[in-house]
Amino acid sequence: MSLRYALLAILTAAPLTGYETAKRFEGSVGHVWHAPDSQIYPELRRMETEGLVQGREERWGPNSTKTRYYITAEGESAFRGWMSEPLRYAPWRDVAHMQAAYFEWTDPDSVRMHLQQHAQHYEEQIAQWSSQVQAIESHEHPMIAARLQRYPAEQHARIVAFKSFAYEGLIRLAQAEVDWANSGLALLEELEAQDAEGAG
Amino acid sequence: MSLRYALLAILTAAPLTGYETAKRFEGSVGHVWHAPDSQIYPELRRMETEGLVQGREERWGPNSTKTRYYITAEGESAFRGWMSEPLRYAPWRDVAHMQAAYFEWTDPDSVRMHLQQHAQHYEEQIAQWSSQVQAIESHEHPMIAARLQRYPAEQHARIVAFKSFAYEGLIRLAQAEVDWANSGLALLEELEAQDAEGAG
DNA sequence: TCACGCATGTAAATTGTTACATGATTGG
DNA sequence: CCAATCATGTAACAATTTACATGCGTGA
Repeated sequence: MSLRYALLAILTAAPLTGYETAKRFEGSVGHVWHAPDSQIYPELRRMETEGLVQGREERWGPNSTKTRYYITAEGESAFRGWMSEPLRYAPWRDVAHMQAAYFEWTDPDSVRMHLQQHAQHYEEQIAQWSSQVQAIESHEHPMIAARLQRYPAEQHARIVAFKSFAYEGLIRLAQAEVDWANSGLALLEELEAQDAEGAG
Repeated sequence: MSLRYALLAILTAAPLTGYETAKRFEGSVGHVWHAPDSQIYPELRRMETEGLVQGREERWGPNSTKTRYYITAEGESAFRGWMSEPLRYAPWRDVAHMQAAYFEWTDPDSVRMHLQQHAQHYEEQIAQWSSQVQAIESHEHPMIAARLQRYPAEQHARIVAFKSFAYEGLIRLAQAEVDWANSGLALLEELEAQDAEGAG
């Protein structure tokens, strides 16, 4: 169900074709929510039958058309409704931490590899999200630029502030993951030192 | 696929019936991984047909039996194989942060409510996970007690260390969520102060 | 004309959620 | 004997992933 609201969210900034939408889900919005095109096209059509968006045919070259989807008043109100409702927190599901709980089942080198990979993965995320924050705050971000054009100037500050805030939260999480992985590497060394002591 | 490895993981500590397994997924393991019984019973049977576990009928009262599942050598080796392989990191999907990015679509009171709820939710998680860490380190945790009995004393330190470590990672994440929510409440006050200034 | 990007899907499989359904055992 | 817990499922639906499939447009 959240895919639907993710779609409504980006369509509040600008009307998009299915293809453009899918691209957004690889790039900017894709940092917060991911969906493959095979899920996006049918969902947009379903949303059209429910009146949340309206698709308008556009010429594309001499022999083709493409469909651009516009959010409707009904769609905006559905989005607003979702925004004001409390979230239901889904039960936790975290493979990396589950796996870490059973690290005694693999050798120290493999544990090290896992933890290094974990740190690296989240460092990359931090880099990506940080560059998003920069692009948002400088208004260079294409979706932000499109959005600011659509909404009155007195709202610009909050629009930018909330988007930055969302990404900063993700950065905090990723940093916690990196710190955790590093503390795990330290723990590993400690355990190996103890083993050496016990053996020697 | 991870459900399967979660099941193998807890069966390395002790053989369990489907019911007991489901209970573990509500309680201790459920803090790291969740699954409803309707998913667990069929999965255990599927795993049996694949030779990863073996179900043995046990008397239960005068007229009934129950099935207790034992991990097989094949199951252990499958688990070990999974443990040594690098993780595939799933694309990010985070409703709370996605919603936060669009907070301008709802009123400040609703934003405050969301952020307070967020902080409260993760504070509860921290409390739960902290008590898990305590129970693990004191060996009072039933699964840990069962596990330590099954494995030689020289492994006890790492078994306990890794389980604590896993939970500590979750606590770090939850703390990052709480901090983020609180920084959001501060941001909200700032924005409201600015609005008041602009209006007055 | 050829490669790359734009555009739009279908199909199958897997995974997860929600609701319903049933009956035995055990302890008070 | 009654409630709580133990035990085991089915069915329907919803969401997601993966793989396959097709064809036009545009610029070099």
